[in-house]
Amino acid sequence: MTTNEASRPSRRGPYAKSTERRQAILVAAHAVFAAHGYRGGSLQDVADHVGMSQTSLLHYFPTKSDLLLAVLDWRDSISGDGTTPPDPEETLIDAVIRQARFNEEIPGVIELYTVLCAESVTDGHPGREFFTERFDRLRRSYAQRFTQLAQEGRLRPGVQPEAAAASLIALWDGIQTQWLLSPKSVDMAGCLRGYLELVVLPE
Amino acid sequence: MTTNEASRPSRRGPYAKSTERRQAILVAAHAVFAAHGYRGGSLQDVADHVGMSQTSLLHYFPTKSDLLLAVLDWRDSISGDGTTPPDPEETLIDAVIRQARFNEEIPGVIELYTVLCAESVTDGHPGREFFTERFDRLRRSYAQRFTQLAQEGRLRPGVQPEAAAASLIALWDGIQTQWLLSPKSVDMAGCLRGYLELVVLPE
DNA sequence: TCAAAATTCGAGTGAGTACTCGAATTTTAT
DNA sequence: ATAAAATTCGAGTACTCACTCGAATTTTGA
Repeated sequence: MTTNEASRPSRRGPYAKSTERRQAILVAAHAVFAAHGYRGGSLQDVADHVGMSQTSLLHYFPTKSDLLLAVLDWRDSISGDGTTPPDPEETLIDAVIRQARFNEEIPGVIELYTVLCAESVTDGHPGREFFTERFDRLRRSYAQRFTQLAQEGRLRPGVQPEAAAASLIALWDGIQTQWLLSPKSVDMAGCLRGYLELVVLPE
Repeated sequence: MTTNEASRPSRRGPYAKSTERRQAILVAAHAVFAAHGYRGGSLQDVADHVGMSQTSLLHYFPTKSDLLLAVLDWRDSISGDGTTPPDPEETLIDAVIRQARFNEEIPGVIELYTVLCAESVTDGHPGREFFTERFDRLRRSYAQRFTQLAQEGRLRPGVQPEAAAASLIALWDGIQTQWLLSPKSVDMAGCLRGYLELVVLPE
């Protein structure tokens, strides 16, 4: 009848500082994976950023892939994944533009997703399932919003909601890559607005 | 007055089989980099694919990054980079669809570009300049074609040629990523056609 | 207080990395 | 034919990698 589900003879929770420590590790790992990718980033590098030994790091995240998945979940949990807009009254186009500008301001977010997403298609990458499910979820979510717009007669005739959903996500990812390579030549928000104004009819 | 420009006292060209050997290395490296990325792929792995020693491989390509750049140039040289359509009479939309289908059929091409392009934004990646210039070139090329269409009155009003160029490229890259993760859920050619039919007016 | 659990880390381990060196072998121009 | 150059590769270098082990230290609940 302990606080935990299993009636183990003896168990205690983590220390008070433990959650902060884990968070500090996630922050550092986020930066390292964004700058070097998963394969290019090392646990030693992450540990150095935190100011702890590599061994201690492995106490919190037993393997490197555990750390990666934790970083991805953590990033989604604090920043939203675009699926759930905070304001249900907000226009789709406004929500997309707002999220695009928000990402632009937080260093490393776009790098992390762009680099890890593409890297995840390689053999045996631990992030593959995460990104596959993420795209599935996003496609369903946006398809639903486009379907709603279609029912209101506000989708340009001939545009299929599912195709528009996949296209919007693709456009978003692709323009982020171009922006990372030459930020001055690319207007992310403008590109997304241009597409949405093409697909969604005004008023 | 030797065949070479520099009047070195003694120089001989490579052996007859040398070009085949280099090509075999490029083929193997293409496969390895497509499957594991640049950082995840090893010279030993490439050498094993070719059936030669790692040391011999380094005789042809002195460093790993030399090999990467050679693979990228080689791929562009045999497959075209989308900039120069073989038939100048071909419609833009037809050319894009044809190239998309072509890429889909050759294993590893889409993997190579998608993985290496995103990886190239990481710190100190040797492919960064290649992809930056590639995007610059592609944007200019497509912007030119869209401008041409605009002059013919066949660009939807309100669409800017430069924005459409960046968007088309972004869409293409982004949809390839989704296709790699779940090929059955994504119709690459359909997605591109959908966008172009939205932007380019018929006839 | 005090013992059990959580945390920390130094010191490895074995495997893999890109790359070097020197020498043997193969090709080729003369 | 023969000598020089091109090619091959075994062996090794110095390094990094993720991860393990065992023991010391710190925190915590009772």
